[in-house]
Amino acid sequence: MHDIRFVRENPAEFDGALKRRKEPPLSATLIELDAARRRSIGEAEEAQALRNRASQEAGQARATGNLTAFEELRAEVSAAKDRISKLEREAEENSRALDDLLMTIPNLPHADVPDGSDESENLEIRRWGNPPEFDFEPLEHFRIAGAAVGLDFESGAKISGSRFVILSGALARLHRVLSQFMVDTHVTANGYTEKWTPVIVREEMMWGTGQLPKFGGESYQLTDGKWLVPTSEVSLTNIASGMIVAEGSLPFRYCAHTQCFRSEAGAAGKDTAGMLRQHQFEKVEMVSVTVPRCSDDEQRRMTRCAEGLLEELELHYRTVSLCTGDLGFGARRTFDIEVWLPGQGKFREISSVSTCGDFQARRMNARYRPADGGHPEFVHTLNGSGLAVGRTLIAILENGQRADGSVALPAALSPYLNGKLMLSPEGDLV
RNA sequence: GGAGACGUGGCCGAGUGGUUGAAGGCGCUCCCCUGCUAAGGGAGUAGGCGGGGAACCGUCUCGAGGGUUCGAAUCCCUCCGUCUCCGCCA
Repeated sequence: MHDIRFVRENPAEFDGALKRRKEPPLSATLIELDAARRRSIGEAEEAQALRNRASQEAGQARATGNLTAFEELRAEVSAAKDRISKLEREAEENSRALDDLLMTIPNLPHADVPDGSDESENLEIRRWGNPPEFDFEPLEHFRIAGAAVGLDFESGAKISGSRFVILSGALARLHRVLSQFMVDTHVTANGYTEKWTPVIVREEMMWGTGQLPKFGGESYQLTDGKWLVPTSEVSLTNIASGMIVAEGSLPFRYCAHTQCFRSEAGAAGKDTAGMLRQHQFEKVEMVSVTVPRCSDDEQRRMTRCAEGLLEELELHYRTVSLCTGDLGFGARRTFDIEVWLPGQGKFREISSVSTCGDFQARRMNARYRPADGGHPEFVHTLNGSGLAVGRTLIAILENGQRADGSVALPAALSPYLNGKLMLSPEGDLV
């Protein structure tokens, strides 16, 4: 959510930033709504002040036994009531009209974010490693013999519908072990505190992180009104909601391994083969809460934490800075990490590290008290995948595949696999 | 699912109709004292919104909304949330 005072004082800058995101200018509308809001608040408060004064005088009149004055003042207070409630209602309506609009406006892009209309204009900022070389045509993950054994799409579809899979045997273990490896690394090497979180959240949490009001269609809502999280960013970031924390206690660095649920309403026909895009998937998420001056550095740090995992897993990747047209609703700047998938011959997103500035913090009222004793200020929030577990599994399968249908697994997983670093063509760990 | 209790400031915790935006404690900030990784004394310290250059003024907020009253944190209603006990259960 945006600071209306910023809009009021910097309308041209505000509209200019929106324009970079291909959004129409809104400052004039916002300022108009704000003016109406402030006018009606002023009128309501004026009426309230009158009432308060009369009411207090009435009390004094009664106390001193001046009953004539008391009756007069009492009538005055009564008369003011209707007028006040009308003005209050008006002020409330005007405030809500402004907030309703503000809640639908995406975050403004960071100055560093490249302009562009879609993912083709994202800016590559880094590349690590080289694509593995094969003396055969590399296959997509679900066609690799050793992996296909453990991918039961038929049962997944029978039980739950399309875009659900059952992992079986060694593949299920490999998937589980990957998440352990990721969380362990974040906890022991990256300074994150592991959290075990609910995946069912109250509706207001979905507003706080920005899924609502515009993107409810991409998530699942339960019959009691609560939501299944599309990412544990929702659970983790909202830990700070409604709080005023000491500056000295920041940054918060949390990570969690959770199920994520996405209805992907708009993704019909996209990535239908394999387990790249599922309604239910696992992700290890990192969330940081910082003071404003530290959030840029924190985003770089967080990106490095995600990249480090891929390097440990010996997976070729590149990091891109999303252009304005590809930026998510709440993000100010996003670095996507794309892993090389030999079977597709493409880089595919495996992590997305975003800074939201104070955008989410305003929505969820997450603040800190400055060490110098000043007034509370909004924190900055950041989130990043570290990493998407299913996609990491895919990457390991496709990058490690061999001509006979077996898969060589990265050495970093050795402690988790009892040193068995090969998936046989029959789908066994050997 | 059944029964009950509760919801106050950064935190804990008083407060059942009238300067109570709110005692007290903790925490924090500043000052004093103290020859020292201790203790003591004093002062200050809620948030939002509106107006103002500022000092400051106004207004709202004691879970939320509504009601009673000249006046409510305090009384009434509704809702939300939390906790406890019982039941069921991983």
